[in-house]
Amino acid sequence: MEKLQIHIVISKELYTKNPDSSELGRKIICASIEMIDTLGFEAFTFKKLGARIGSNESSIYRYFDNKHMLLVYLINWYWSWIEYKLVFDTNSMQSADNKLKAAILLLTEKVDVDNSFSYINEVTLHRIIISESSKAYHTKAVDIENEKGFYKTYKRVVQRISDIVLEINPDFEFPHMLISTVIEGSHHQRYFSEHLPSLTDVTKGGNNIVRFYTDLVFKTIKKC
Amino acid sequence: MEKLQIHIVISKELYTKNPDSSELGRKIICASIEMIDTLGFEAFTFKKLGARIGSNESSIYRYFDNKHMLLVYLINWYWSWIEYKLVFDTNSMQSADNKLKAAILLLTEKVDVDNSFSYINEVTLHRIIISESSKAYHTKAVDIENEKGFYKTYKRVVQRISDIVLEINPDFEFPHMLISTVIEGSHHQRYFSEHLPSLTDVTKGGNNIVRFYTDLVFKTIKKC
DNA sequence: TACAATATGATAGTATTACTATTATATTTG
DNA sequence: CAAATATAATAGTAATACTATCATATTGTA
Repeated sequence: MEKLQIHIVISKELYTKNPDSSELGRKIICASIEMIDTLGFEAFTFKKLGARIGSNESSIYRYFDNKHMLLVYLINWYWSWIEYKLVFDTNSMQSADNKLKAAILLLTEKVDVDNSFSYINEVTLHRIIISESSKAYHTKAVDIENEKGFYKTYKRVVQRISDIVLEINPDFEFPHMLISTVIEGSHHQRYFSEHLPSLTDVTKGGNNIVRFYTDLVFKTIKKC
Repeated sequence: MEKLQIHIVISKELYTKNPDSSELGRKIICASIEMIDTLGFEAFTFKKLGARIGSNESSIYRYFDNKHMLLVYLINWYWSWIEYKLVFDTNSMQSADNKLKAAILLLTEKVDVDNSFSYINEVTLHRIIISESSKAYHTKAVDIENEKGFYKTYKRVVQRISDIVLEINPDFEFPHMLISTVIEGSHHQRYFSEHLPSLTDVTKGGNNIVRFYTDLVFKTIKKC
């Protein structure tokens, strides 16, 4: 039986030429994920990427204006993918409590299975999100880029889960703050658990991250 | 009456030549804070800094190997300053609850008074911490740098406040995760409130950040 | 005061980055 | 098969992130 193939569509503002539309474009995405993960975003360049995929630097510039745009593209792909999984996972659920639990699990758990969305390695991409994604919005151009819709998939995921929080407690004042705290927080905790363990309370596997944030969220939104 | 002057001492691993030991060094620190704030860390260079303070690029390299080291220095100065304020503020307090409240306030409030520690503008430095500090540890060299003590003042502050949490509830499993979540979270929320407001729940002034995290912490550590 | 040590400044030079522009050569499509 | 489009190759520019050298101040000490 053929595997169900879902296709994640990225909006046009986020690329110069759609990388999903050609062999070269897909190679750019696939190899850039590998390279940003191993080299780090600062040391990653289009020249090195070109050399790696046996292509020319100038050809890559036809897909993305610069490596920042490529990172923004990857981040949007990631959040679109999370949004898809969120809707899929919570679709059939009745209770808002269960929906929120599933959402927190999705946000905070380690991605360790590559679902093989064709050419994108989600495990590696998740590591990039953890280590590099804050660099995408910690830039002087953030306001202009926000207007252009560079962060909209992230914002959409936060909105969806905030709505679930309000289903549980309509009086809770800070649903967006809570959810963005969980997202950024869990990324930091995963990074710290590998590199700065004294900023966390890790046991092997780091699975207490899910438990910590689940507990924190439900205690925080509970009416007292 | 003369104002009490406290001097923040930064350990030797964090500079090549101590910027606090000369006029030029102090100008480097003072002007770099201004420039990183206005230009952003990426566009900030030693050449521009030299031009600004009427000094030569090569002279600045005698104090710091590169701009990354300068950023690490500023971050350590900030956390040493916070540690000093933390100890000072909570010293006379009896109840652990009050100590924790004071600590959360210190971590999450907006710095809006420049206490004029000589040549360092703490208001501007706080903005840099919010916008740029995660770039200091999101680097491929993080493990080596951690061994060299580049992040120790940050870790020390987290440790101190975690200890207060454990005073209140000795059974709480995740004090370090909780405190580092509050620190990173409040920085993100302040940044989002200015640039990506739909990720927060801001009212004017953004003072609900303090209230949100205070509430979150006390609810999370409470025994149920 | 003189001399030495140290700090700073000026200049030059290198490899790399982050592009832009142009032209040639494939490949696809009508 | 011609036309359109995509990719490759090459060259070039300005800026970055340094390193090295040498000259000139400034300061500290015998």
